[in-house]
Amino acid sequence: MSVRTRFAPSPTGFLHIGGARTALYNWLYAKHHGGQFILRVEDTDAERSTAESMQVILDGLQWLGLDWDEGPGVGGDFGPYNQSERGEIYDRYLAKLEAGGYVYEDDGAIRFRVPDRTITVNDLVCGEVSVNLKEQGSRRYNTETKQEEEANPDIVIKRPNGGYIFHFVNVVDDIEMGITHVIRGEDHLSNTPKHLALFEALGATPPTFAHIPLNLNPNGTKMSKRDQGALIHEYQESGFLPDAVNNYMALLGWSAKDDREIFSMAELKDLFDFDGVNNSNSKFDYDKCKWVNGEHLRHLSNGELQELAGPFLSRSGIPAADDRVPAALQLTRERAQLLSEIPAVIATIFESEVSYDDAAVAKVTGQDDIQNKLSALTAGLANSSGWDEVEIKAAISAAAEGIGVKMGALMLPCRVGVMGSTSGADLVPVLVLLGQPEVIRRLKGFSALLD
RNA sequence: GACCCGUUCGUCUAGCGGUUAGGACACCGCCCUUUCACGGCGGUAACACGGGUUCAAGUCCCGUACGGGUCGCCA
Repeated sequence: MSVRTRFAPSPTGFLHIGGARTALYNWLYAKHHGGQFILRVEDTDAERSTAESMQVILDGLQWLGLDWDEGPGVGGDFGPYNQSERGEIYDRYLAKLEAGGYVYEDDGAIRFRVPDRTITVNDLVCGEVSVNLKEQGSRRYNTETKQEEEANPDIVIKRPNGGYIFHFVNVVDDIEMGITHVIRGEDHLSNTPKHLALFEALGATPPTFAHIPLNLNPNGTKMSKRDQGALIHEYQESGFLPDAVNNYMALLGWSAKDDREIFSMAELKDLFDFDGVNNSNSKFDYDKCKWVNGEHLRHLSNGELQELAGPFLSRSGIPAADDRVPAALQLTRERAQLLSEIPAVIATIFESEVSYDDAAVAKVTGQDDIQNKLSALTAGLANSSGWDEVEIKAAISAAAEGIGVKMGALMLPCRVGVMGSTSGADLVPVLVLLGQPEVIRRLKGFSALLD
């Protein structure tokens, strides 16, 4: 039987890292085994579900490249894929429970009678977990009063208003859609015995369960929308690459068990399995996520880099059509971790006036004989017959020799004079791109500034 | 509070009875170098605690502590 996994988001907010990571593991597992990944929308709560939220989630999954074989927009043999449209199916399954005497009415709602015995979940990640629902459910913790109260252990599966409830529809759809592996966050582990009881009452063989550890924020508490790195659409805006985000998410709870950490999606698909999934929660580390992105950035082809950096360049006023852009981008590869950091590295090439960094200027001003160095440099470059990297280096070297200093002594003044900063792209290639007249103009301007 | 799950450097992790406890991010130092990066080399840094089992325990068992989760007519 072919593996069928599903991601079942509830469209009540953004796509956050935890959900995306769950989707990724489902996707990877299905693809690894040549199976199908299904997207199902759990929108039974009409009050909280919104179309906007659904769109954000769909966009996020699409951006990550986690394409679904069945679900919204692509259809499939087991639709509809929105639970809000599956009422008839649920009615049919409810009738089964009624026929079996498993349910009863309570104040207009329908409750499922939980069995009074130990139910054992056999989980791919957590192992065997046993619980007695009757015992567990017969007391409820009141968060207001901090007291335990008597409670009805039987679970509500249908509201008085006719709407069905998560536990029931989740199980029915997993049966109906032929889901073979339920991969979800560990927050659902405690719900699983309920689901198992439902599968049994419906006469269905339950799928295999895998409850993956949760991703927490750096404080060790639940990720909230406000935590850095929590929302997928923000990764896109910050200049992350989809595959880098996937790579990092995969690493949060899974390991290839060798020392590799940078993987393409194809490699991930190839390597992912549950023996590599660990069972303790992890804390999100934004720095490492950025590092992973930097690694992916460096592996990009020239064409990919240009295409992906384009929006970020134009956003910061660098004309994408400028024919110096492709060459300039090559200078940014090792100096940026995020696409959004790229413009700053090369911005000076495209600006008509140099914006001088005070600290950088101070560093140069403090040097001995700075005006002499600058004029030698300027003259040397002005007299250079050609303007490629070799000739420029030769010109600077000769200028240095002329005034009895080492070439290195002229490089920093040159960099600050031309680029305004001590950091940024490689100096000589920048001089090439800027052109001889502009370089001379900037150096003269800098010399005047220092006077 | 009850129940469930977990606990290796600050963080992500490898380890599946015998290891100088390995790697990565971050941090520090050195090298390379025209700056900044990249890269290279090196460093600081971990088995939560207490009992067992065993010739031998980070690895197995039991407690404790701590963390997380669940306890909705939310999903």
